Parts: sequence; structure tokens; C-alpha cells
Amino acid sequence: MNRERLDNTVTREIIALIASGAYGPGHRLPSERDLCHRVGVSRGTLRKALANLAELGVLSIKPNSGVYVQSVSHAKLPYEILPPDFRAVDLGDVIDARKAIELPAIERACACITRKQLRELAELVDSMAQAVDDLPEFLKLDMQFHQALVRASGNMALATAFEAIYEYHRFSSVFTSQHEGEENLALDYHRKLLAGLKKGDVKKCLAILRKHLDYMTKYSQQTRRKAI
Amino acid sequence: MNRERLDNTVTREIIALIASGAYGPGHRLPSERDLCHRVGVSRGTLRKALANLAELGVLSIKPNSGVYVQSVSHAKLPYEILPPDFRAVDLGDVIDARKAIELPAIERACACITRKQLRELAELVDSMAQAVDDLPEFLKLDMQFHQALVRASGNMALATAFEAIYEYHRFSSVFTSQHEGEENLALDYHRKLLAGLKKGDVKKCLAILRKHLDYMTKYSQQTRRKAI
DNA sequence: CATATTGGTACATTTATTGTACCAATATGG
DNA sequence: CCATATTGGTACAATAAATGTACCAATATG
Repeated sequence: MNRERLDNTVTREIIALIASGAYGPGHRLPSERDLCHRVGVSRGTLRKALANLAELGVLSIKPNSGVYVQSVSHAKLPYEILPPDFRAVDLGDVIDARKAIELPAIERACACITRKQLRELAELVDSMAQAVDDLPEFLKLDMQFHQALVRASGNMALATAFEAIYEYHRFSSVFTSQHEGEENLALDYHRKLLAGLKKGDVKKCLAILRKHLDYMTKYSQQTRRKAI
Repeated sequence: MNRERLDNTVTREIIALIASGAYGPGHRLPSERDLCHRVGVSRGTLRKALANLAELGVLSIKPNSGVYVQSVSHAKLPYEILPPDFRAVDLGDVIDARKAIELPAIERACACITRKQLRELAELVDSMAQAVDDLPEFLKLDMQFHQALVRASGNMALATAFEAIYEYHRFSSVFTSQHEGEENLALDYHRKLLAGLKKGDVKKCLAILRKHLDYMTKYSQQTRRKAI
């Protein structure tokens, strides 16, 4: 039983942070002392992760100054730090998997969602509305919304399956290239989904969710980029 | 970042081993020295796991004799060693999740399965045929078949999602109460699935798989047992 | 009766991770 | 210009988890 080392996990975490668009090329990451507290590891292991990424050419570490994002698209990341079989997964696959899980989930959620869960979703939509200009935060909230949605189905096996493909999403870069206004479009989808759930309107919910996910597929075909 | 301790993982592994029916109440487990090699950990951690399970009343450790399975159904297992939200999951949920993932998967597999993958499935069916009298082995092969099936869809995100719900299956006890002849029935389903895949007959594959999974649901409603 | 196997125990070792302290270089603000 | 804070770089001790080895006593096996 070989367990993954912690600095490896952190390495993956930082890549996902960059892939989410929070820190683009040239940007400076938070200081090591900040980062390690945020990630929840000691400075030693955090530094190991940074060293890994510097070696890969993803980061450039400048003493007495800070850690800077260098390139990210063209780094050839070793398989250990990527989700399983990541190279074989494109965004279409992820969206297909999401359809397979989320559509049945929302169907069930319409029948059994609780007021508390509805309130949770409403709060998430509110937060998203406030974060339309903060892309990484917006994407985080978006994912939280969908996870809460699947959980509202009452089927925790489905929720676990959905969480399992979360990593693929974090590592795919599509969202980072969202155009102006797309946040508002996405926000609108979520509002409509919430309204449909409140009324328990299964057909409407399915239609909206399908459209929402189809839109992502279409967009990914336009950009034709595979990942990161 | 708190990581799970290894003896905890091993504890879960052993419970799954018992839940699979490999070792029923009263049976003796392999010796510690055997088990720890099989699981891939040192004897020390293996012993910690055994001590945990003895404390929970699942095992009874008899010096100079061996480790014996005591009760398993009525032990109240702490949440740390169970899959997430396990108490909230019944077999119907697991089957529903499997339908959500496997049906779209086999649909895609019909179109794109390779000869190599077909051969792999055929070999698994053969092995199952030879293991009809060895329930734990049969169940292991059964699961391998379904995993290979989802992988044949070419969508690795789906495959990852499917693997994520594997733990729920291992911990649910339905299979352990399979009746005589049910192995042969299950074997037949797999043979037919394989035949359908070879011909690329989507409709037939979907129908068989749906029937196969529905049968499990029906059976679980008969027994009305929740888990373990 | 000799031998092998069982779980029980003690101890040294290795490794991952954490925590603390300090350095030198740079930036910042009075 | 100086005092101070912040940056990454480094060294070292402490902790904890997991491994490996060796041996014990009781039982089973031949």
C-alpha cells in the first residue's frame, strides 16, 4: 500500500489553482507563509511542492521577491500529479459524465428537495451574483452549486460519483477562457434551475440543465483545447 | 490536511472482505503474517486494524489459534472507516447510481469497443464461469467485468465516477445472500451483454443491463436489509 | 517428542511531516 | 538615510506513522 506523499497532493492543488484562472502567467502567488496556511500544510512540504513546479517550468521562484507563474499550458506534467487517465479525457467526456449523473440527480431532487437545501442553493446563487467579476471565486461557487444539487437528490452514491469527477473539471481549462458576459449567462441558468426546483418542475429542470451542459460542450468544440 | 491513517484503511479493507462473504461468522481469517502480505502493509499496522475490529466486536482474536469472525451485521462501525455518508445509502441508491453511469457507458461502448477490450471481457466471463462456486471470487470478477465495461466506453471520467461508488458496493451485503443458482443467472446476463457488445446492438445491451440491475433492486426490496 | 505455526511484544529504523529559528536580500515607510 | 517588515533559503530538532526484525509462549501437527 503506497500512499501518495503530501507535497504531491499540494502540487496538484496549486496546479488546479492556476488552471482555475486565479493566477495567470506572470502573476505572483501569495507568499509561502500565506500559502501553506491556506493549504493546511507546513512550510516545508509547501516548499517541496513549489520546487516540483519550478522544476517543471510551471513556476519561477525569485528569492526575496516571490513565486511567479511562468508557463502552464505547455508543461508536461508527470502522471502522478494528474487525475487518473487525465490525458485520455477531454472536456466532452467530462460533460457527458456530468450529464449522466446530474440529469438523473435533478430528476430525483425535484421530488424530494427540502426547504433547507433550497435555501442553500439560493444562498449559493446569491454569492455567485456577487462574484461575477471574480472568476475563480465564481467557478468555485458554481461547482458548489452543482454538488449541492446532486446531494439534494438524496442519493449519496450519486453525490460521491459526482465528486469523483470534480478533479477533471478543476484541471480542464475551458472555464478560464470564458468570455465576458458568460458568467452572467451561467448565473441565469442557475437562477432558472433554482426556480424550477422550487416548483418541482422536472421537465423544465431537465431542459435547462441539459442546455447548460450542452452549451459547455459546444464551447469546448469551438476552442478545441484539450486541457490545461 | 489530515490524512487517513493506514490502519484505518486496512480496517475498512477487512470489513469489505467479510462483507463480500469470503469469511462468514465463525470462520477463521488467514494468519496475520499472511494477511499483511496480502494487504500490502506491515504486520504492525495490520495488527492495529485487527485490534480495532476486535474492539468493535467484529473479530475475536484467540492467541496461538487465530483471528475469527464474530458478528458483523450488528456492529456499529464508526463513520471514519465507512464510505462517506454510508448510513444514508441503501442498495437501491447504489443501483440507481450504477444505472446512471453504466447505461450511458454501454451505449458508447457499443460504438467504440476494441477487439482487445472484447477479449478482456470474454476472459472475465470465462473466469466467472470457473468461479461459480467461489462466491467472493465470483463477485470480484463480476465487478471487474463492469469496470472493464465502463472503461470500454472510452470515457475515463465515467470510469472514475463508477470506481468511486465501488466502495458502497463492497460494503453492501446483498450479494452475500445470493441464492443458489443466482451466480449462474448473473453469468448468463454477462454472456448476453458480451454477445450484444460484439454485435454492437445498443438496444439489446441496454435492455439486458437494465434488466440485470433491476433484478438486483427487486431482490434488495425483498430482503429489506440496509447494509452489512 | 521435535517442529512449525499461532498471536503477543519489544525495539531499532526509516520516512514523512511539522515546527522553530535564523540568515540575507529586498522592499516599504517615516 | 535608516529602521522595519517581508521575501525566499537553510538548518536542525521533534513528532508521528509505518516498517522490519527478533524473540517469546502456547498450541497444533507430524
